[in-house]
Amino acid sequence: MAQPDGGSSATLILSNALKLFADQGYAATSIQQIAQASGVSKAGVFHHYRTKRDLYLAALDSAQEEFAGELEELPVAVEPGSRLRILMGVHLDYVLRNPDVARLVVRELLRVDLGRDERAALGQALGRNYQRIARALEPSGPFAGTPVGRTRDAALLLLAANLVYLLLEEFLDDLEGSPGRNRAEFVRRMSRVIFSGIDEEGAS
Amino acid sequence: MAQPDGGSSATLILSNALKLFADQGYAATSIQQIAQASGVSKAGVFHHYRTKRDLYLAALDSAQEEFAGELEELPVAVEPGSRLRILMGVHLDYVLRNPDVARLVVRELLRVDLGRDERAALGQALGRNYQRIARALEPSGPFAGTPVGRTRDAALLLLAANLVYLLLEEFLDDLEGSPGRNRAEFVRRMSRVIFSGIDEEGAS
DNA sequence: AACATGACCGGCCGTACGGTCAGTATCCCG
DNA sequence: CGGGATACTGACCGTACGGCCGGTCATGTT
Repeated sequence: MAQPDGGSSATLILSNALKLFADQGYAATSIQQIAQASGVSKAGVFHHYRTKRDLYLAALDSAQEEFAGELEELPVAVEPGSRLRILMGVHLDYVLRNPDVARLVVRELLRVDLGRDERAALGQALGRNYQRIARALEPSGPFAGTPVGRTRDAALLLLAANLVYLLLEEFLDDLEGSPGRNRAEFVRRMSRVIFSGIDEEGAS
Repeated sequence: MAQPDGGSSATLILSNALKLFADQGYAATSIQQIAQASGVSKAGVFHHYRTKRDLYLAALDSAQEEFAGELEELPVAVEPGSRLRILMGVHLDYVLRNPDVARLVVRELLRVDLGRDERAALGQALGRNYQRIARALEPSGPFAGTPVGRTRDAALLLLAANLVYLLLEEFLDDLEGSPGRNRAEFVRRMSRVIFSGIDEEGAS
């Protein structure tokens, strides 16, 4: 039952499916590919997952679970500007460490034929993440002077910026005047604008 | 040669292909569907476009051309904060008026098997749009006090926020504390944060 | 009238897909 | 040492796909 490489066949298949679905999309990914990547036959995949759709949904589930962890150890309260920057950096690192998950979610968001249930599940997963970030940003101290809505907006912008980084990573260096694909620099500049805006002459 | 509905068969096929590719992705869209939507037979589609890939590339081309227009009539110089807001609103309206185009671009960004040429073309198209917005935001007057890099960052955030709106539109109302899917409200709140940041107690 | 061209169709082909099934090897529990 | 469950395979099936081909019809030219 135990594989030499990471986990049982079932979980191996699941993680390979996740990656392939994220890279190529549902329709473009064949069971054959998943089987081959996992070192089993096509029928072997169907032994663990009844249909392709089942496998996809399982991969989606595992992705959403994975989206949870590790944001919990928040940066302890520091100077508010740094706090935003650190949080943004932590989130971006997480996203880039699990790019498959994020890309699969984006693929789901692009779909136009979502069923009621799928849509609801997706909405909840999104909500959880958004709330997690928003709360981590909230005036548990520092931002006390700021209305709550404003920090929610900042959370949305944080997510948006990091999503753009994920999507545009390989193009950022070619965008004239952009922060480039240096992660720290990107986070530094974006978080600074979100925190301070652009309407002021600030020191470097 | 002239169809009753918009344009020749070829352009009809092209626009239907664009929509279907954007909605379902390349692999999930069949020539059959495109043909049916366009009121011709499958062979008719192949008469105008040699292969499915050709049709796809043609659709992509037309999309990128379409991404150009209309941002040209910029809002004339007004109070800087409003300028950012207006520009953001114009851009969001444009994106939502041509959602297929934007979604196709996102789909391209998700692809992992881009060829050199395709990648270069995509990068250029992205660059053009980014520069267009960045320049529209630039200190042709109002933002004179702000370093150029900062306005570029603002342009990136503007794009990011609008992209998120496109992707999350139907979920925004369920995100507690978010601006919701009211477009004007979304633009108002996001542009305010980009312009002023969150680190200050502002009036409503 | 003769001909050429381009738009378009029905029907066909080979392939690759999702999924099934009967069978085999391996292991665990009595 | 059985015997049932589980993990898996190779061969197979029906279907839908991209693409091709021969032909038809309308139009324009000489």
